[in-house]
Amino acid sequence: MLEQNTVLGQRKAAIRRLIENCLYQNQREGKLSFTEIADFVVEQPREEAHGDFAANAAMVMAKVCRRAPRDIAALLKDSIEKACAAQEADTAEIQQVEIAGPGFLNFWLKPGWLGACLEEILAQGENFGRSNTGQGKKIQVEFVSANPTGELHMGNARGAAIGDSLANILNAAGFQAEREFYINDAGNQIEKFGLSLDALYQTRLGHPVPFPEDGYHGADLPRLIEDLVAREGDIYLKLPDQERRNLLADYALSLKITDIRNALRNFGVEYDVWFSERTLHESGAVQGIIDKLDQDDWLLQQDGAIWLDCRRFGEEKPEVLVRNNGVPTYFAADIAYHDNKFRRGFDTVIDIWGADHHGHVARMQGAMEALGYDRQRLEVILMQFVRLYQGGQLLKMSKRTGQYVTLNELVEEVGRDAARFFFVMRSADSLIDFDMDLAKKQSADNPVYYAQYAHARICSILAAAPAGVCSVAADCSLLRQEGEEKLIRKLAAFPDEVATAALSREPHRLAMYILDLAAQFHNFYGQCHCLVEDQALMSARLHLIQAVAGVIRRGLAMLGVSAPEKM
RNA sequence: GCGCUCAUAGCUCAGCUGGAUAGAGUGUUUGGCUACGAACCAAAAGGUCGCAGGUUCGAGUCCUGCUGGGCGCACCA
Repeated sequence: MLEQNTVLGQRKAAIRRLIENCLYQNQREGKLSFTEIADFVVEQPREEAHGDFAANAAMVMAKVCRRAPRDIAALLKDSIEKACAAQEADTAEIQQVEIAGPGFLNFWLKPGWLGACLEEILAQGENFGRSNTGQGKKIQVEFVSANPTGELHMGNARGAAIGDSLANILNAAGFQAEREFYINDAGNQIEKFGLSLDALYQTRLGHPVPFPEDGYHGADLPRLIEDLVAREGDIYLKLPDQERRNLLADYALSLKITDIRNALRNFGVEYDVWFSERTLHESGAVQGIIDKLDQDDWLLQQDGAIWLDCRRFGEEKPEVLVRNNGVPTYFAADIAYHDNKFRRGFDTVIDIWGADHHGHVARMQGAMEALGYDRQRLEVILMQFVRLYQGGQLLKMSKRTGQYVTLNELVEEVGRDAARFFFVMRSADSLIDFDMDLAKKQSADNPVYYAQYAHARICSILAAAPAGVCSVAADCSLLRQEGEEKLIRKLAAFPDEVATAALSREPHRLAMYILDLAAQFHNFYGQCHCLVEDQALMSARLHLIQAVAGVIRRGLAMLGVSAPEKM
């Protein structure tokens, strides 16, 4: 990845330019021979003994130049030192260069550069953490999109935490991200839903009807019917069966969608768009997509059904788009839906799906290719399952059996902050075992409190500080203790961490970063006292911790987690 | 059977897309509140990165095979 336009990124970029110039110069002087500079990395080494920044340029150039890495490093070191002595561009902050290990170039910057970083950070204020990495590209994140026939469960909670945080992170990194919920309000499921409701309705009114075999057993449906009967009695009984089912389904759907919206809102998630599958059928978009695919000769007729020939984009077998009864499949609607997304101008579309849908990924991307889109523009984040345990026993999670822990229960039992952090701190591809009893007992151990505690601690120090100290600029170059420098380094990495999390679509990186920063702060707290006699030093330290608090607060906010001033 | 995915400390997990001596939390052991919040800090101990090959200056990370867990392979969504 190339350097971002950030506090650290600018410094890395300067070192990169310097190295590139030195490479070319050696080429001109005939000391090195290459046609192209290989892609090398400028990074902050893990070990501080390896300097402030390190570059592997000599190693990656070894092959191209047909020279030993350390020979190249020696040439580069020499050129860099000459450039520094001549005060050429990009050398202003460089103090020293060393060759280390297999051929790393380790750079030490002049003392005080970290203070300068902190001053830049403070100057950026609330904007620190943001970057232009995304260059304003439009990205859509579609997540949860649970069937509106049931309640939201733990898997949905995980998707919500990841999707919402990802959208926040993308926005902070300079993308224009939109959140979308796809409402599956059409098709087979809804038919069954109507049948289930109708059975409950008629039975409640004294006309026992057997409950459909694969109907919905959600505990909330009888209550919903009870409300309807209490309000409107038996007026729907007289209607034709199909019409009554549709009415009951529509009635229940609108209530359930409201419930879902409220549950997600309660979890800190607000969508930009709620997109109805039904509109795709009613507008003719589904038929339109089938016609287009037919025109471009992607379709097959067999057994009275219409198939998409997925073999042409590398899949094993064709897939049905229109059943032999004339009803389009979910796949057909989904193709039309994604076509619609791209028509709305998104550069990239990210879907967050459960791991059970992985077989659908390549087909869907292939279908986009068939429509003439670059398949890379559809990205799918596959989330592994949340397995539900109770007292050490695995529970079977299913909407149909009605046995699950709902999102609302989760928020109620462990709290929104703990719940969101619990999900967003793990990478999407780890399988999670969740035990509600354990979660309740252990919610106080949730790492989120570690970060929140650091924030609250800072707030109380700032509250105890003499008035006005933070409103005048401080001399941050006074911060030269180990704990202070480490803290500034960590702080400075924030925008790059956000950018990396955005580009890799991995919000858990940000959670890890915040915990690291909090740890670094707690360590600093043990080493350095803020409210000291020396006014200049006190001011510098207060500015430092103020910046830390800001980063923790904004970082947590991206994860949908609050940063209380007291706990 | 075919495919996707995961395997890292006793347990739960990171590991910056191939870099230098693999890191946190938790648990165990030990030390630290008469200074800004002990929901904290410091230290010790804990590893054949599932196994076997391969690619190269260099592999937890990439490729192949194997073992084991999860999930798919519908005219369901």
